[in-house]
Amino acid sequence: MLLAPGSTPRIRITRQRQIILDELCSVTSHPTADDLYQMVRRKLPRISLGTVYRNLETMAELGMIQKLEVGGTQKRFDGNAATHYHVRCQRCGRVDDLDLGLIAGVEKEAAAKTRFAILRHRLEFTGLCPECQKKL
Amino acid sequence: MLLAPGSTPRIRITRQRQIILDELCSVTSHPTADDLYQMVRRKLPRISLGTVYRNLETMAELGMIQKLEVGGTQKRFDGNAATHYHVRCQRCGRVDDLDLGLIAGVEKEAAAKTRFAILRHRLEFTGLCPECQKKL
DNA sequence: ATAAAAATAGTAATCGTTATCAAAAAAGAG
DNA sequence: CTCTTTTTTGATAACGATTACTATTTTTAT
Repeated sequence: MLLAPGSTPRIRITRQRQIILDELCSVTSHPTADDLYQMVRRKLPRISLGTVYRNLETMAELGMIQKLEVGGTQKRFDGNAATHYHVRCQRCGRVDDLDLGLIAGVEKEAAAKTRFAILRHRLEFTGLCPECQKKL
Repeated sequence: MLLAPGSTPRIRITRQRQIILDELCSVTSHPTADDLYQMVRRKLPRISLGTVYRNLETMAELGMIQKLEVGGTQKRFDGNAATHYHVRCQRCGRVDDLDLGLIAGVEKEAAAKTRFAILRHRLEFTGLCPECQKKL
């Protein structure tokens, strides 16, 4: 069967895709692609790093997961697709969720100050995690 | 004269450093290191990209400028060292300042919800700039 | 079963940034 | 001013994270 031109390709639930998602959702940390690669390899030793990247990208586009662009060199992934805020340790890079309600009305407020069409917002705190506080 | 051990090396105001800073401050956009390199090259054609990176890093550490870790692949720099918020166009990557007062008390609120020591926060909006709105 | 579509593993390429290092420039001491 | 020390530079190599490529395999639909 030929796909109608312009139609979105059907997404398949492959073993690799499922396990990547399971591993990501099993954890409240915010693993990097490489972290996930290490986790998934325990169950699928032959998986390639490229497959992990590719699937994380795909699932983020579909809104199943979130790709976080928090500070630092590596991107992180979050199995919780709902908007929420994060704290990042500036020393070790650890990223935790922050149980803070979304700030009401900020997007409206921002929209009033600019000609941009506001789509979403992100609030990120930087600090020192308990462990790194001790070490200093 | 020998420098006392552990003392901070004295920073020199070189021609390259001055021009990089001037160029950055002459602009309200938030240029990447490469943008700055192109700008500075018009005045100092023999400067190297490494020098631009090195000096931006140094000046950011000294708090003279800000290194922004907004979304996207490249870091951006801001001649305005004071904390303020940004909007980023998700289509073209343009980053504008947002004339929005700092949200009072969020850091205190965040500190109450976590064991992290909060040092600072960052609020970033994502949207479509006027130009990209037209194009879609 | 067969054919079409999508995904995979493995690898190469790319991109932004950092590191290295010999040479040049700047500052202080005499 | 001259000598010495320190810092910075330009040039280039190295690096780490991510993306692209491709032949093969897997999945799905017919």
